[in-house]
Amino acid sequence: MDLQTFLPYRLAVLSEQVSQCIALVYRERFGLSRDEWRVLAALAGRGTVRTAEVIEATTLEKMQVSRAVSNLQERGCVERLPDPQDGRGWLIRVTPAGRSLFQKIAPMVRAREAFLLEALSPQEREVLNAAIDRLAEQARLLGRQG
Amino acid sequence: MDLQTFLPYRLAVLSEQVSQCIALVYRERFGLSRDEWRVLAALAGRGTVRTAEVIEATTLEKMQVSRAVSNLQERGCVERLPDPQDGRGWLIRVTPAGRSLFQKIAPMVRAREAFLLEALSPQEREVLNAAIDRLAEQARLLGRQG
DNA sequence: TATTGTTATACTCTATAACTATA
DNA sequence: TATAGTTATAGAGTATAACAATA
Repeated sequence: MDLQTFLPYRLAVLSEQVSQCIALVYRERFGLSRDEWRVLAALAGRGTVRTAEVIEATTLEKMQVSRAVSNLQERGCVERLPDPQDGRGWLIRVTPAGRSLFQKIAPMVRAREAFLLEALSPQEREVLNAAIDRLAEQARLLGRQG
Repeated sequence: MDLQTFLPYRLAVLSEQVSQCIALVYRERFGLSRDEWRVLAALAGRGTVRTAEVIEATTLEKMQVSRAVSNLQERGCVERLPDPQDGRGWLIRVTPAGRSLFQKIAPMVRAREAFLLEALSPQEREVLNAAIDRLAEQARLLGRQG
């Protein structure tokens, strides 16, 4: 068995390389953790959302979201409003400051994504995207049964 | 910007899902860490190798390799021999016990990989593999300049 | 009783660098 | 003076579960 051709290893190495490239922007230049960046990105395009939606959109655990939101709130990037429909929950939304921060970061990370994708033809990008979805679905099936 | 279509995010989520599926085998059933698993897999197909080769084959840092090798050695899976060509280094090789352990794990993780790949046609697999190599190369270029 | 979100805690990983032995 | 590998240590991230408030 050759590690170099083993898909899970190849994906892990690639994903780490790519994540590093992106994290360089949001971490070094803007002092966000990965979780904070994800939450900010998930909120930026939306209005006011429940925590559950943030969890779903970021694939983070509830306590990771809780901490990321707290940190973003301290930093003035998001705000929490009581949820009138459920006294236990919150409605979360990005503030103007948060939106402004996101709008600084987004073009930079998008440019990096675009540079990565330059290596692929449009057809290859389509196959890649479809492959990611199908592999994720298979992994989900595999994970279910343990 | 939509996180769901952002390649770095998609790769991170997929890679984590896939890694979990594989880690379930080597961690839960055989008590290996990710690094130990990688080192064992890198050594299993080879003879006696220098530490530098293990570092290269696993994309781990030298101190991660050092610890993983120590742990595997305590467990009787690898042994270290002094390098006659360089008194500072070691030659590392898998023991019969280590090989036997690897031969228990390998078919199980390969079966999982095969299940994942069932979702893709041979052509799609080729495109995926080429895409991984090209994206990794682009990420390397991006990482270099910071 | 179950669920939402927070907090506590212990554990694992990671990153940096100091250190030794040798080159 | 540089390199191979080890060790130390501090910081970050992760996982579990306990917990308060509400449903």
